[in-house]
Amino acid sequence: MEKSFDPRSFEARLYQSWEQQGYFSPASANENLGEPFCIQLPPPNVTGTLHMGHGFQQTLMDLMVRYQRMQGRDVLWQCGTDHAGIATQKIVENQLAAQGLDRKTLGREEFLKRVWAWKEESGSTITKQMRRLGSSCDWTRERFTMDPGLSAAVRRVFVQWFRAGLIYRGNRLVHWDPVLQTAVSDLEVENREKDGSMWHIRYPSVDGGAGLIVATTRPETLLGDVAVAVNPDDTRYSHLIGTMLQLPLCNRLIPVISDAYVDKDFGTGAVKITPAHDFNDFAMGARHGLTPISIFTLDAKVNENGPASYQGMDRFAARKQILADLEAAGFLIETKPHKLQLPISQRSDAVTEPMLTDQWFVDLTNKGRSQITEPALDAVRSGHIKFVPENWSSTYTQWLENIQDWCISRQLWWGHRIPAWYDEAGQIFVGDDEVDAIKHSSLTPQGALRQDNDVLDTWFSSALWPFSTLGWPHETPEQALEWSDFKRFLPSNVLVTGFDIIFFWVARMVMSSLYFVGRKPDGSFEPEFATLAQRVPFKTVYINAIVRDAEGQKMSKSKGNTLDPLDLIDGISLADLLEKSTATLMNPLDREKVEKRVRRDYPNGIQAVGTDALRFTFAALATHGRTINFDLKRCEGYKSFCNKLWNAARFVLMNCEEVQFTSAAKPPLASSAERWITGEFGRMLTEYHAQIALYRFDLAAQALYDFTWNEFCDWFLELAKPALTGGDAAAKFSMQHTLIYLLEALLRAAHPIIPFITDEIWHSVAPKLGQTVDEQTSVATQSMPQAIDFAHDAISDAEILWLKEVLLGLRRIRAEMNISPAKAIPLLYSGGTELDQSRMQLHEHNIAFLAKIETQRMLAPSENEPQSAAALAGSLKLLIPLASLIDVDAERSRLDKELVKLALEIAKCETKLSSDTFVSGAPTAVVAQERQRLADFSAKQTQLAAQRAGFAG
RNA sequence: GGGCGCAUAGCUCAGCGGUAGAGCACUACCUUGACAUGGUAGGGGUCACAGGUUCGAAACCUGUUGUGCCCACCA
Repeated sequence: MEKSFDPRSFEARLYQSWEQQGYFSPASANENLGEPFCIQLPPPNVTGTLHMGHGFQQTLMDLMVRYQRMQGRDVLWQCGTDHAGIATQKIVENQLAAQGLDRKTLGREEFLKRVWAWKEESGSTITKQMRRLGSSCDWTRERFTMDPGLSAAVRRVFVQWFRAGLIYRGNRLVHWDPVLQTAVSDLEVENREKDGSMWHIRYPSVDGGAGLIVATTRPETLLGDVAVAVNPDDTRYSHLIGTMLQLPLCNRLIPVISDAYVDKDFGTGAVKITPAHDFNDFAMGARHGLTPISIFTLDAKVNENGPASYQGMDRFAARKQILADLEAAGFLIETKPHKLQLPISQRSDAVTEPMLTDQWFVDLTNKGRSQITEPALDAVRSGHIKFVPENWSSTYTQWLENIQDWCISRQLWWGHRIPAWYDEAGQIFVGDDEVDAIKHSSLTPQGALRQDNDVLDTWFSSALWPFSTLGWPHETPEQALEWSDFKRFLPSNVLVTGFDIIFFWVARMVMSSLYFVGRKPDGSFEPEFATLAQRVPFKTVYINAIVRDAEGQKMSKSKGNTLDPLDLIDGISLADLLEKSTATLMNPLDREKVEKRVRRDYPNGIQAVGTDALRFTFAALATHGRTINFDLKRCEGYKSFCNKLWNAARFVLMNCEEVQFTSAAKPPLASSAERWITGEFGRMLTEYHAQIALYRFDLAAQALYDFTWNEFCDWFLELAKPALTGGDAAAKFSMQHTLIYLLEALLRAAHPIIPFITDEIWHSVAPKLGQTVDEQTSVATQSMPQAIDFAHDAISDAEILWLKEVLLGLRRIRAEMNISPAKAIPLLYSGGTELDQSRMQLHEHNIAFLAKIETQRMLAPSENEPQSAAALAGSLKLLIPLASLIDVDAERSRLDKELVKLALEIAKCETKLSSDTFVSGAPTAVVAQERQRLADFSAKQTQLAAQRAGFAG
């Protein structure tokens, strides 16, 4: 083994070998099948690149699947990518724009060719990056949401829901993105607070009276006003209800209506009603039988319904002009600053416009409520799906309780084209294809059919991911073969995802799975999927925290504070990092600021830490909070941990060169140190397994870290040294055996978190235990060590505890007396029980070796103690005679310091014990424990005080 | 307006009823034969605040303050 841990020297080679050996695929049907375990990867955008969120999520998933494989489960980690409609189409459109082209001149067919070409070219980027992370998903089953099979599933769902009356087409008000020129769902619209104005505008009465003053933040929509509403109880305006107003700037009369929705105390208490461009107004217009007037074209310019002078004007320009005209005409009464929530389309950053258009919807509120929405609520309420952390379930249920119908049509080209056709009379035919559509319709087509131009929301196909990836709906013979996997791996065990897509994705997977999984044509369910519990797509939803930068800022390319997981793995120079961080800034003016921060945070760029260190960091940060702040310092610390493990292995192997064991059976554990560390390992495993079961990967990682560094390396390897270098061949042989044996087990335990380094070392270690190991073998296929095989031994534990106390005491004396570690010193024992004395004899060699003691002996009862620095191990006093070594003043102040500490502890105990309420109220065990503490402290105090008395002055 | 979080050492965070913890940072000493990506020994906290429950609260309850996120139609 190399002296230093160098991940680059083995990571790529090992991954390639794992993949080639097929370690990531579940067992085939003729093998001995374990209990199935399945995780489905949230499919990343096919043209995306790996970011820290992916890295974090995938580390956790990989940790779980590797762990479960080693627990003997038959594991499927289903992977694939998403076509990501808008995002992907935009990338290609931008490329075209750079060449002076646009999709419309190219035509639909040619444009789609280009998108597919781009997908083929860049689609493997992210899957290659996933391999760098060590993700052990089954690449042989990789799927893409626009694969033929998945596309068939999409059509099937659409058609079935349509025929069941759960998908409908309607002319509704939707969120419209005027830049992308498509409808978007309410989830894709973000409200951002902006400083705006509230304008008060007079709408005079038709008879020339004062009329009403309305308050609005969108004066340009006045062109589409059909009424002014007031509260029915508002006595200021009751006389006007039912009268007509003259709409300013327009040659139109509109009525004053009354509606309880209007808040008397907000604004002027009078609201202009624009049903075609406001969701509330639309509802109110419907209540009052008012016909909406659309005033904008699809790119948000005033259309033919507006007065001629405004037609063709962009909505923001129109606002300016209308305000100017109102002012000129004396209708603008007041302008007040006002904070408003601007609806912004997530994909384009454009202000969306409510627009009346023909769109397709999934009914989730009428018939769909009982058939789709309610089951999805029940699955969580009844606990068939559990959220981790638990509180996310209320986020989920509250959203579903208030859900709206889902607008699923998008006016894009890249995606699943809606399987609906229109005849020349505008009649709708829905089916798998044109023929199927006609066959299943009661209508007779008039003239030629043309297919709907729109595509489905990307999330429509993502919603089917759990079952569409497993071959649903199993109609061809080829798909039918997958039916056994389908039954076997659904429901999957755990879904790992971010809270930001609970609504977009998680809820919709639940809805579609509960409806379609195992559903027969007659609407009943296959016996394997008869219950809700059997049809849920996953049993647990683990909501991972969002990764932020070290300062807690959201990572964003436009802010220039992202970290690329691969840059942590491979390292990056400062120059390259600067270049990368400033390449995609939203505001180029930030460049200087970003550069300054990068220079401050990464003065030397980023050193390569390797995949394992990054993975360990992710695991260690995986607390159940909402956010984790990614601190590079922490990552470097875990690289040191890898190095520590590497060197511990080197030490073990160097000391075992000449030995060879024939089996992996438990060694004889000749010494108390061996028995103690074995028990410690068992304790660690208990904790480790328990924490993984609770999804506390941070605590599991910590258990591993603590054991490896603080017990195995710091104590056991040190305790091993005297045996390895001493003359007792049998003791040495046993020690060698235990070292190899525990190291091998430790590597197996750690493998799920740090797969590369453990496998690399394991290849050198396992042969020592008689295992045949070659390039095709891997620790990944070994079994996970179990706590029950590493029992502890109380006597050895106590003995090693005692030995630690002795060594710690001696070290402290050395440190505080400033005695060079190189200097051998004499040691005298005084007092102590018989047990202390026997232990002292037993460990004489260890103590001499580990504390560099040149001579040691017990003082005879008759002998006087020489002036010494002292430490205590139980009631045994350890004395380092002063003679020329020790500074009397230093020892005096050291003793004083310790006595002060003791007095403090004793006072605390005494206060507690002198309280009647404590003694009578607390459990007897707690009281007894407190008494014991006091006794121990007092004894120690007595000893030290006596020692201190020897240094009078 | 609803909902959900968070506030513990300089920093990042565990702990969630019985002696305040880890990593990093800091101080001193040490290149000893696994590891200086190291070793040894240290310093550092009225656990945001105020009440309450309890023999006992960092932990449980209530409120306050600060802070973050999500949802929502106040024009």
